[in-house]
Amino acid sequence: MSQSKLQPPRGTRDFYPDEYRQREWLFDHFRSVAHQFAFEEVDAPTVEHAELFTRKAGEEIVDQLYHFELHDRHLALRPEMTPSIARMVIARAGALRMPLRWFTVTQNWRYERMTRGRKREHYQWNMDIWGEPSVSAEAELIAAIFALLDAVGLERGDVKLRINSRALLEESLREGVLRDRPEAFAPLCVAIDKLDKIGADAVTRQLIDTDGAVHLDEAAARFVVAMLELKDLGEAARLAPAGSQALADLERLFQLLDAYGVADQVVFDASVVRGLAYYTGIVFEAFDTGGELRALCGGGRYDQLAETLGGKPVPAVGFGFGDVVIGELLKDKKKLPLLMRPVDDMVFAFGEGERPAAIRVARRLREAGRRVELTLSGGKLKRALADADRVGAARIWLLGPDEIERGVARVKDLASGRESDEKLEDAGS
RNA sequence: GUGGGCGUAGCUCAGUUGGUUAGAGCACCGGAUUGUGAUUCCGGGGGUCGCGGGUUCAAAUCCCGUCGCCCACCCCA
Repeated sequence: MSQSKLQPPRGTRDFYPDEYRQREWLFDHFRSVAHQFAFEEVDAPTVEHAELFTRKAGEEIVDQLYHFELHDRHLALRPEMTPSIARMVIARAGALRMPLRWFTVTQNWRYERMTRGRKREHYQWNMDIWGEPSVSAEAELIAAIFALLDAVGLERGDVKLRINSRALLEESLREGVLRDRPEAFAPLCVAIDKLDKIGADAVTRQLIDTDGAVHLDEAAARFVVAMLELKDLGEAARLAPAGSQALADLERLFQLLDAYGVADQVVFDASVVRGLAYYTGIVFEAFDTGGELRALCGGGRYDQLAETLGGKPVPAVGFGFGDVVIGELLKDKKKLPLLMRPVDDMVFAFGEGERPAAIRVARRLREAGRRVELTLSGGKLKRALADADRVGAARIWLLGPDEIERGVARVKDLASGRESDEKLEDAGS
């Protein structure tokens, strides 16, 4: 028992310095890309009213929710960021200038069974655009995803993004089964989401099943499954209803992505529907081309979420991008850097008599913006040099009785090995 | 949840049909003459062999249980 308490709970992670630096390296790229696209960072509480998540999501996600009752409040750790963002947007909808470009880098929680790339506690980069109905928003977000993949050093072709439109499917069914029962669309998406797992025949049977929530007739079910197997926008165009807005949106999106220079890395894939209930339009997921891992990120348009949560309707698009799967992919591709503790200057006093002078040198250097390690007790010069070498410091400042007497420090440039005397009061200038 | 594999030093692992004080590499610490980095050489510390029970004269090794990790499936996104 005491043994197990030394380990973090299942599915959570400790971040030792090496791993923490890698995490921050990734987060820096998240933030830097978001800033390139002129997005603003926001945050919200880690703990929310459980109701914020249970309302829309249904029972499975309730089971995955870290939740608890405290003083008659039912609270939950956020499993994803979108509901919190929606809450913030709704609360100030009248005062916000649309379209909003917001991003977050947050810790999220889901009590799920663990597999490679899936943990119970993970970090997620989220980018959302609120108040923009056109697919120019989707294009901008997808471009940001590729900008991130480039920034972390992945090659073109390492990752493919698959795009579909829930609206396209919905339109095609509007004149049929969905005319009388529009509520059947959500369970229909849930059923077809399983295509990869259980195959086309099994999905068809589920769609026909008269005890199920969908129960299409056989012709309609075959039509749906046929649509899912389309891998080509041209074929989809032939099956879509005349004058389809969803098809026009998809075509426009691919045009825009071409202008962003990422057209070769995106494909239309009618089987992508995403699991979350609130998506209404374009949906997309990025995968490693090798097919080894789970989705790197996913997102889509959720124009009705604000309304569902009790606000005025605001169109919105967003994606979530987790830290775990990209971490696995970077590891596989050997692109995860091994980062050193950052030190610019080391300051070494030979004896305690020189310490006050060493402290003053360190102060001056720190005030000049340099990252300075001051050796804390005597120690050996050899060890200080080895440490300075290991962390890649540029210089080491040596202060002994002789130097103090002359009012200088012996400064060694660690790359060249050259040494010179610097006046103590010139340190940092 | 089901099935399989694996838990030995900080890390990666070896350890014979059960047999004396459980090993290697890397890492860490010290030394190779006073205050100079790498390599090399020499030396050193560090292990309740995941945990608990059982079999046995004797268990890292065999058996049972348990916890943890990995893989596959199931489930889910």
